[in-house]
Amino acid sequence: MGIWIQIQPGSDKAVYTQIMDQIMEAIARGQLGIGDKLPAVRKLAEELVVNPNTVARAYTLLEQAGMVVTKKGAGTFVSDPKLRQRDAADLSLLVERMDTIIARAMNLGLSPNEITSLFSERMQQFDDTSQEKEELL
Amino acid sequence: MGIWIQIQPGSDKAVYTQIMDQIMEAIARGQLGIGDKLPAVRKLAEELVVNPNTVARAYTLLEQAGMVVTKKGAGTFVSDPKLRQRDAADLSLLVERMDTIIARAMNLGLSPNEITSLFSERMQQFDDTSQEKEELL
Amino acid sequence: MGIWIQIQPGSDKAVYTQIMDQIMEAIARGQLGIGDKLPAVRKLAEELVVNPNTVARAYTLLEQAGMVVTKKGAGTFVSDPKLRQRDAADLSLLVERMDTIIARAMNLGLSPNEITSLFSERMQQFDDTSQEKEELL
Amino acid sequence: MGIWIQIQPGSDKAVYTQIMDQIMEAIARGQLGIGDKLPAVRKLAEELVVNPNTVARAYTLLEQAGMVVTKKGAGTFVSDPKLRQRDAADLSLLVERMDTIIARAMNLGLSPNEITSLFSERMQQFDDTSQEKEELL
DNA sequence: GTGGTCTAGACCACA
DNA sequence: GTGGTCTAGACCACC
Repeated sequence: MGIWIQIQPGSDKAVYTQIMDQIMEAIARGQLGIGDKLPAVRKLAEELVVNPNTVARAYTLLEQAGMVVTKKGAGTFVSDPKLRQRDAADLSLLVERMDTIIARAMNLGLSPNEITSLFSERMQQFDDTSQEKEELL
Repeated sequence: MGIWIQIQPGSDKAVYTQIMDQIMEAIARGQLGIGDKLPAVRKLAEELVVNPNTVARAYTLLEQAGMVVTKKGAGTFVSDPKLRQRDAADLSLLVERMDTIIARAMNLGLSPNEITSLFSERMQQFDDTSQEKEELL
Repeated sequence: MGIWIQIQPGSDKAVYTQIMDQIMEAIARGQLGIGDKLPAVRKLAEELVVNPNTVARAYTLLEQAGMVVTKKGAGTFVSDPKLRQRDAADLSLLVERMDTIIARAMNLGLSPNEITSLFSERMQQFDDTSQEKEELL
Repeated sequence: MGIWIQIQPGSDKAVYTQIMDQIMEAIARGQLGIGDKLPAVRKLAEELVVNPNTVARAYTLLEQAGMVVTKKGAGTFVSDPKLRQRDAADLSLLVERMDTIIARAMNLGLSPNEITSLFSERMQQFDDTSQEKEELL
C-alpha cells in the first residue's frame, strides 16, 4: 500500500494535525488494522515532503491519544482498541465539536434534515459492515 | 439578556474563535434572532476579561462570514439568513470536519449507532430551542 | 525570584525531562503557586543555555499533564489543582515507580527501616505545613 | 519457576530496562535468592519474544551493578549481597528519584498522608515476601 | 533501521 | 512579547 496521506500546504490546519487526522480516519475506516505498522518517520516525511520532526510529532500525539504504540527501534504500530480507554474529557470535547459543527451547518443555511442526511452519508464511509455487505453480494 | 459566552482559558481554541463559535451557536439555536444587537465590543471585552481587539476580531470575522452586519455608530446586528450565501468551499470544509469528528468518535470506541444517536441528540438541542422561538411568534 | 532550575548536561535524564521534573517539584513544594506565571520559553531557554524548543517541549508536556495552562499570547501559568483530574493510569504508574525504587533501594543494601526513614525525610521537604510551622515560631 | 517477567511494548521504559527492573524486584522480594540461576539469555529472549542482545544487555548491566555474577559456561547467578557495594552516587540518585516521585504524587492530588500510606503499602509487599522466604528456612 | 533528543533559526498567530 | 509551527540537520539509544 502506498501513501494515502495528502498534505494541503495552504490549509489552516497544521501539517502535523493533517497527518494525525488522516491516520485516525484510516484507522477508523479499517484501512489500517490492529498491529499494522505505520510508515517510518523519515520515509513518510520524505514522501510528504515535510520535515521528519513534523511527522514524528504527529506520531507522538497519536501515541498519547492511545491510537498507536511505539516500539523503540522497531517502529510505530496501530494499537488494540481494547487497550484504549475512553476518557470523559474526550467525550465532552467530542460533543462540543459536534455542537460547533452543527451550528456552522445551520448558519450555512442547511436545514436540520439536510444536516442529518449529510452526516449519515459521511457515517457510511466508516461503517465496518460495508465491507461485510460486499462479501455477501 | 446578559452575556452567555464562556471563555475557557486552557482550551486549544483561540479566544476569538471561542467567541465566534458561541455566537454562531446562539444564532443557530435561535437565542439570537435576526436583527438582534450583539453586545458592544468594549462591554463584552470587559465582561469576558479579554482584550477588546480580540472581541473585535471575532465580530469582524463573523461579518465576513455574513453572520452579522455592522452599522457604524449603531452596533453589530445579526443578519438576515437570506443574505448569507452558501459557498461550495464552506460545504466541503463542513464535510471534512464531519469526517474528522466521526473518525475521532469511532477511535474513541463508540459504535456507529452510538455516534449516530449522539449526533441526533445534539441536533435536537438546536431544533428544540428554535421551535420554542417559533412558537412564541 | 530568579531561576531555580539546574540542568545537568551529563545526566541520563533528557533535558526537557529535567525541566519538567524540577517545575513539578517547585509546584509540589509551593514555590510556584496557583496562577503563577512560568518564565517565558525564550527567556528560560536563554538562562539555561538550551534551545527554546526544548523548553517549549517541557511546557507542552506539563500542559498535557494538566499542571499548567497556556494562554496564547500571554504565557504559561500554574493551573488550579482542583481542575486536575486524577487518572487511574497515573496512579498505577506511580505505584510501579515506587516498586522499582524500593527494589533498587533494597538491592543497594538498605534495610526496610532505612528506606522508610529516608522516604519520610524526603517527604518533609514537600510538607505544606512546614511553612505554617515557621510562621508559628 | 517459570518466567515471571512481563514486557509492556507500549511502555516508555526500554525493554532491557524492564527486564532489569523486574529482576531487581524479584531479588528484593526474595523470589530470587542468593545463588539462584537466572534463565539462559537465549531461552528468556525466546519466551519474551525479544532480541537476545536485549536480554544480554540487561544481564550485563545487572552484573555491572553487582546484582548477579556470570560464570562462563554455567550461566548467570544472583550474587551475595555482601559483595555488593553501596555507592554514594547510587544513594544520591535514589534520593533524586524519591523527590521526583513524591512531587508527581502530590501533583496528582494525593495528600502527604495518602502518599506515605501508599508507600508503606508498597514496602510491605517486599517485607512480606522476604519474610515468607525466611520462614521457610 | 527505528524513533528520541537537541540545536539553530525562521515565520506566524495571538493578545 | 507570547507561544505555536516548521525546517534543516545532527547525534544518540534501542533493537
